[in-house]
Order: sequence, then C-alpha cells, then structure tokens
Amino acid sequence: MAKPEPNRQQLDRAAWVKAALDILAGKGLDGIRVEVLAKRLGVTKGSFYWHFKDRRDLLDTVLETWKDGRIRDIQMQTRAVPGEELPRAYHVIDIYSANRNRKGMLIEIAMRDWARRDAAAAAVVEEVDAARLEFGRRGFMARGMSELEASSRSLLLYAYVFGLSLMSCGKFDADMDEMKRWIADRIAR
Amino acid sequence: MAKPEPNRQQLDRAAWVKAALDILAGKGLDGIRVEVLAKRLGVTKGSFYWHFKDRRDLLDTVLETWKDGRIRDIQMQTRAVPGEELPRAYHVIDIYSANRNRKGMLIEIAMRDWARRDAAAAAVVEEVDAARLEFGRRGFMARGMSELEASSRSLLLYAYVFGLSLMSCGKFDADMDEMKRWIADRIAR
DNA sequence: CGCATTCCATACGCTACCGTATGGAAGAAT
DNA sequence: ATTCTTCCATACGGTAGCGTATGGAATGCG
Repeated sequence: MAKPEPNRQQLDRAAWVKAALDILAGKGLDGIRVEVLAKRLGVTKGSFYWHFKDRRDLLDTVLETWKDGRIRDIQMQTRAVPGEELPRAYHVIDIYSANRNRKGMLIEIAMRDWARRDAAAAAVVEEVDAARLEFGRRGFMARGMSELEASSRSLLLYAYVFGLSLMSCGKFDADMDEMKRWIADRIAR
Repeated sequence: MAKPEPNRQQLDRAAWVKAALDILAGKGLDGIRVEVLAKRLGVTKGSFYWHFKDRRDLLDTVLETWKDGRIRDIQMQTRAVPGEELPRAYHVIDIYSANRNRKGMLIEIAMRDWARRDAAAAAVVEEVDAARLEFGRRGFMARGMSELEASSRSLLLYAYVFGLSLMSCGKFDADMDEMKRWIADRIAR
C-alpha cells in the first residue's frame, strides 16, 4: 500500500498536541516548550522536529485542534433534542461554572490569554465565541424572546460563566450554591 | 539629616514597579523580565539588583502595590455619596465593560492568570475580589434586597464584567451597545 | 580635602530553550 | 539481503535571561 501505517504519524502528532494542551491548561502558552514536551513524552526533541516544522507549527495545530473540538461540541448540542431549551441553558451554566470540566475551563482561559497576543489565536477564539453566542441566542429565541433579549441573555450567560472562572471563588460565601442557582435563574428564566 | 533624599530610592522602586505593571498588562507575567525592564528604563540590571533582592522581590512588590490601589479604590467609592446605589452599579458596569480602563482590565486578567500559578497572587486577588463583592453586596442591600439576592447580583455583576473582557467582542453584533444596556438592567434593575 | 554612601555599569558563570545537522535503529519494499 | 523510509537520539551553536561580583562615578558629610 501507499500508506500502510498512515495512523502512525498522525497519532504521534496528536500525542504532541495533547501534551501541549495539557501544559496549556497548567502553565499557559509560555509553558509550551519543545524540550519540556519531549521530556514529558519520554523522547527527545529530535522527534519533535520530525513531526513539526517548528514550535509555531505545533501551536497552529493546537489552535486548529481546539477549534474543531469546540465547534463540534456546539454542533452536537445543536442537533440534539430541540424543544428543551430551558434545561439546556441551565446545563450550560452548570457544566462550565462548577468545578466540572476544570481542565476545559483552564484551556478556555489560556486560549483567551493567547488570543490577546496572537492574531491566529484571536481569530479562533472569536469564531468559537461567535458560534456559542449564536447557539445560545437560538435557544432563547426558541422560547419566544426578541432578538435583542435573546442575544443579550446569551452574551450574559457566557460572560458570566467565563468571568466566574476567573474569580478565585474559594471562600466567597458559604451560600455559593444558592447564589449560583439564583444567578442561573436570573439569566435563563 | 538622616534621610536627605528618602524619596529617591522609593521613587526608583516605584518606577520599576510601574514598568512591571505596564509589561504585565501587555505581555503577562512571563513578560516581566529583569533585563527587559532595565532596557525599558534605560539602565542595566545592576540598578535592579540594587533596588530589589531578586525578581521575586519585584513581583511581590507589584502584588502589594496593585492590591493597595484596588482596595483604596473601593474604599473611596464606599465613602462617596451613599444613597445613589443604582447609578453606581451602572457606573461599575460601564467603567469595566467598555474600552475605558483598558489597561486596568488587562492587568485584572493578568493578575488572575498569575493567581492560578502563585499562592501569593491568589491571596491578593481573593482579597480584592472579596472586597469588591462585599461592596456590591452592600449597594444592593441598601436598596432593600435580601442577602442572597444582593450577594448574587454582586457576583453576577463582577463575573459578567470580567467575562466580557475575556471575549474578543469585536464584531459579535452591531447592537452591542443595546445588549450591554439590556444586560446592565438585568443585573442591576 | 578625605571618606563613606548611594546608585549604576560591566563582566562573568550558569541554565533553559530553540533550531539544525547528522547518525542510527527498525521495519517495509523490492 | 539490500536498500529505502520512518522515526528518534546525540551533539552542536546560538540567544535570552537570572543572579553575583566588582568597579566607578557622584554626592553628602566630616
């Protein structure tokens, strides 16, 4: 065959990307170092520079990988059971605002940090945000709201969810859960 | 005199801190490099290591400086004209959510990024956030709301404001201003 | 004037990276 | 079996940054 093991190379590139995303969540963009990733994967950078042209090549791949995943997530949610818009809004808030999906949230924040210094990252984040806002907007409009109200609630929802993750909400209040419930109602109800 | 020019050293330390905050806003924590700051200030790092023990010393000073400023801001607002709580809430939203105070917002975000990897930074951010949330809470309670509602609105306000700054809200919608107004009403009204 | 203190420059060693060059092992192809 | 391709190790030169050591200029003080 022309490509007897086409998975091999792809799989290794994916391994580098996965490791890069792990580091991105923990140490941020500046933590993604070629030799650090190599050590983590148990190889040397000789391997890296076979799979990737340079560090920028890896970063671009990370960007695309992340974008594809987020867009796919939205599309899956869009296709799934319409007609239950309200529970879905709560679900979105719940997924992101709690400690669930912690790593995903860390990547979200790191991506936005990245986007502030890199045009390619900014484009990706903007695309993902636009898709999410549109998804939320449709959900609220399906409940009969005006365009302005639906767009506004959608924006409020995502801004709140991301903002909450920025606050070291360790011991703000003992009634945190009640507050989150109140807020979720205020946004979605 | 025992201290003929006590301002001189203090002023220079402040200059390093100011430069560090500038860099923090633009390049993030990892951008604060001793030799980079030195070049920016037109001196060499020989100067730096006279004023500071090491890089960590500078970072701690940056942290304290920022914290003091933010706490002072809140105290000033607290002492100023009580009884106009609603306009004040709108003012907070307006100050932070627009492009005004852009540098301040960038520092806010960088601080939170910092706080995720550093215990000292986390403590500072938590203290500042707690003070702000308490300030907001008092404002809403002064309008007769329950503790839960006041705390929740305060949290929603700050989370929204910070979250919005995370989103590259360039061209989401032409009606962005209307949406922001709708949201401000939803939070504060 | 001599002297100490303040503030900064220069020079050094050290570490962590990036990217390249080159060789080598292990399997696939013929 | 030989050769070719795939994948990785080793070695190298180069840059950026940290922290230290040391000298030197300026200024205040006696």
